[in-house]
Amino acid sequence: MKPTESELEILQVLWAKGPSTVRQVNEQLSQGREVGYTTTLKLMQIMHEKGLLSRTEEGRYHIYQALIGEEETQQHLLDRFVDTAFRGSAMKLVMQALGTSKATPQELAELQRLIHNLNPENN
Amino acid sequence: MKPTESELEILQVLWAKGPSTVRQVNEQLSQGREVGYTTTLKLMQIMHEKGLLSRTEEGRYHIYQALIGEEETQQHLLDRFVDTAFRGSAMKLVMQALGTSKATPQELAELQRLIHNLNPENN
DNA sequence: TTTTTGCTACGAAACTTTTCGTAATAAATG
DNA sequence: CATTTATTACGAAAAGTTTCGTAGCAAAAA
Repeated sequence: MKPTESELEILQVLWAKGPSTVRQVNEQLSQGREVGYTTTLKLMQIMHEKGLLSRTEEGRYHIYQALIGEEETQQHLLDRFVDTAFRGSAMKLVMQALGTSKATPQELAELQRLIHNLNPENN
Repeated sequence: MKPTESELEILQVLWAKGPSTVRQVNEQLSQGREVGYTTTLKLMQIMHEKGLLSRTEEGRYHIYQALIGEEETQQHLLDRFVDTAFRGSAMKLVMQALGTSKATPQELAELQRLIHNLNPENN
């Protein structure tokens, strides 16, 4: 439930592409950096042992699938991150994240609505 | 410039309390979890070697001080975190962070202003 | 059938991070 | 002065993470 950085990379691929073989995942990862096939294989095997991935045999292949959800995992990592990097202040994190983000007007408007609804004075 | 998790804990103490001895830092850390004095000492020595901390001898003590700024480091960690955990989407991170934060109406109002100013249509 | 190809299994090495035991030293105490 | 106490220095062990070489095996190709 607390994936390492490499494990997270693999989860990202599986979340984006859905159930995949080791080769498919490895090819995605190879786009960004050099990484051996057996390295990816080993990691995915370990993740399977840990219960992070499920595995079904499809003929000669193994198809892997993420067993933990993207949002759920992100929330968990985010909570941790706010604690360790921002001493628990989510507001500080939000402000800094907004400061450097290139958000579209649409996204900003959406945020405004969200914040409006969060404020109990408006309900 | 890329502190580990333990190093970050130490930085947090130094940012919050200012220049401190190993003992002072260790006592702070011990509030949260059990950690040996020599463990903290070793880490701070390593951080000094890496250039993360400065050290001045004050009589028999060594006074350590953070050499990297809090905001600067947070920004750096945040950028990394957005990439690895949120595939680069700062907006997604902000939304999720807001969802679970217990922000005060004052903070929310402040955010509204910030967002308002970010929107180029309003300038 | 023989050879080649592609996938999985396994184990170990390399590297990073964290923890701690021991010793040396200097200050404070008796 | 002798003893206790508090600090730093050093090195190595422990633990966690990442990488990869080699072997075995089954399917596909020749």
